[in-house]
Amino acid sequence: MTKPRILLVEDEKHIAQGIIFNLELEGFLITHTETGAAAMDAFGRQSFDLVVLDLMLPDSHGFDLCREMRKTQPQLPILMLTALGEEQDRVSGLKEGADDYLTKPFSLDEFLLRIRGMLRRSAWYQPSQIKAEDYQFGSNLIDLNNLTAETTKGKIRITELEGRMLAIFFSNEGETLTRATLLKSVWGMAEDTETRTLDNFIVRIRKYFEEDPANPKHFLTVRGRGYQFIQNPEEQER
Amino acid sequence: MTKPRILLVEDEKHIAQGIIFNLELEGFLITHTETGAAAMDAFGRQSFDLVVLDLMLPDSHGFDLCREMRKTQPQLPILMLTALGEEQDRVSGLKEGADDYLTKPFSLDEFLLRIRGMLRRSAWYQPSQIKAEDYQFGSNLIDLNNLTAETTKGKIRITELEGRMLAIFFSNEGETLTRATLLKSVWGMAEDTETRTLDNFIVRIRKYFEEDPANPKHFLTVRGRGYQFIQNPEEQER
DNA sequence: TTGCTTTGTAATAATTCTGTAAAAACATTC
DNA sequence: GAATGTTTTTACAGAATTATTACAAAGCAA
Repeated sequence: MTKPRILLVEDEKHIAQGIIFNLELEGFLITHTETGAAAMDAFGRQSFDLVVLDLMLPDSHGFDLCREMRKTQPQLPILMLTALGEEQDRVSGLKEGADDYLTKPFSLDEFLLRIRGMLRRSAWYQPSQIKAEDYQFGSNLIDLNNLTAETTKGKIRITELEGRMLAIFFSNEGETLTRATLLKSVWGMAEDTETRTLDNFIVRIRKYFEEDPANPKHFLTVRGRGYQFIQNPEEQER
Repeated sequence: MTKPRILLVEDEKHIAQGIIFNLELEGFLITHTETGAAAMDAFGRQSFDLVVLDLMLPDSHGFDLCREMRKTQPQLPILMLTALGEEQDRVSGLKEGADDYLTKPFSLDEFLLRIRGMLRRSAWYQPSQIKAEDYQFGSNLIDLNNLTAETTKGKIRITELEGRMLAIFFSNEGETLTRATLLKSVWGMAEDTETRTLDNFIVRIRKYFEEDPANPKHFLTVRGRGYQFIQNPEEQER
């Protein structure tokens, strides 16, 4: 088994030091950044198994990072560090998508225990109980909770990974997602892999949902960059 | 909405006092016992929405209580209080079925936050505690109180666990329930166990209630996610 | 147009999940 | 403590999904 990779976003140097030291001792691979910007950079570059996120950062608020990361990796475990007494923050934090939080100062024991717990839980395939609403585009209606969809061809069932991929597209409507991003988001794994798997999924999704799969209106190829999902192609015409 | 009822099992009087005071302030109804025996007594007598359980009790160990309570109410949220440093206890605690734990000494804020969180979460998968009278679907009529059912094969008797499972399905009609959720709500077990038990129950239930168990109409498999109960399958066909 | 790169597609292989039965383990009752 | 009923474990087959491979087609640049 490979070492779990953890992204630590924390600007207080001495705290970071302590955490890093102990996490490495536990056999984790740590990437440490002190600012939100650096964190997002690292986040885009590598893939992680877990994120430890301090709320108070010099250049940005942890919430924003959290939300941003969730967009492409909804299932990634995020542990938030909050200051004592900022209860409001913690509540909102959980709302924003943190999986757990810890109040500073915390005991190291406590911290490690939570990290391990989160990794364990996410490991055994947490079929992300996405609390997604139904999503509609063209003449399709997709239910990501039940993995079903109404299409012009009738009611169909989609698979787990197809669903995950759709979820990513839906929450990034209009944006071009690179292959790397998609691989990371949907497959959670190394982004450098050369594979046709992705394309095959796109093909299948087009078959399901496009009127004319050869001339997609919703799932567009952006050559050299990746793919893009458009909910309402109307106003794009010609 | 009625006040949530909480069972507090804690023998250190001053701690108990503080907790009681604050929980009542929050609008909870507290029942307090100092021993394991008294706790089980109260537990048998009333029903609670949540249990706060100290591990070190004069007459018994919290684990035993936890296990005992789980037997009859697998879905009941249990918050364990452990002494600082007893990491092993905490790990085992989660194994025994505690939903969360808190290390003494803890801040009150922290404590309240967790209580509220647990109650909120538990509301999710026990949508209606109502063990409905009779439930009807297809040509079956199930009586969950008496654990009997009328089927095309005549009157049959179902078991406790089968009944519990059916209850979960019935109160979540149309939703896909993950294996994890089912395990947790029916068996109360840690949601990371791998077992075929669940499948066997499904098989049995299909045998009881499906016209053609090999092509279920009501108890559907959602591959990669779990199972889904459909009361009226009419317009699904294709 | 040619040559190079990226994307689309199908066929096939590999992997993962589910269904099922049978045996083992527990629990209850008499 | 044997008999009975229930639940869990084990083992494996079959199904469904996902990954790989190989190559065709399309886009792009010179």
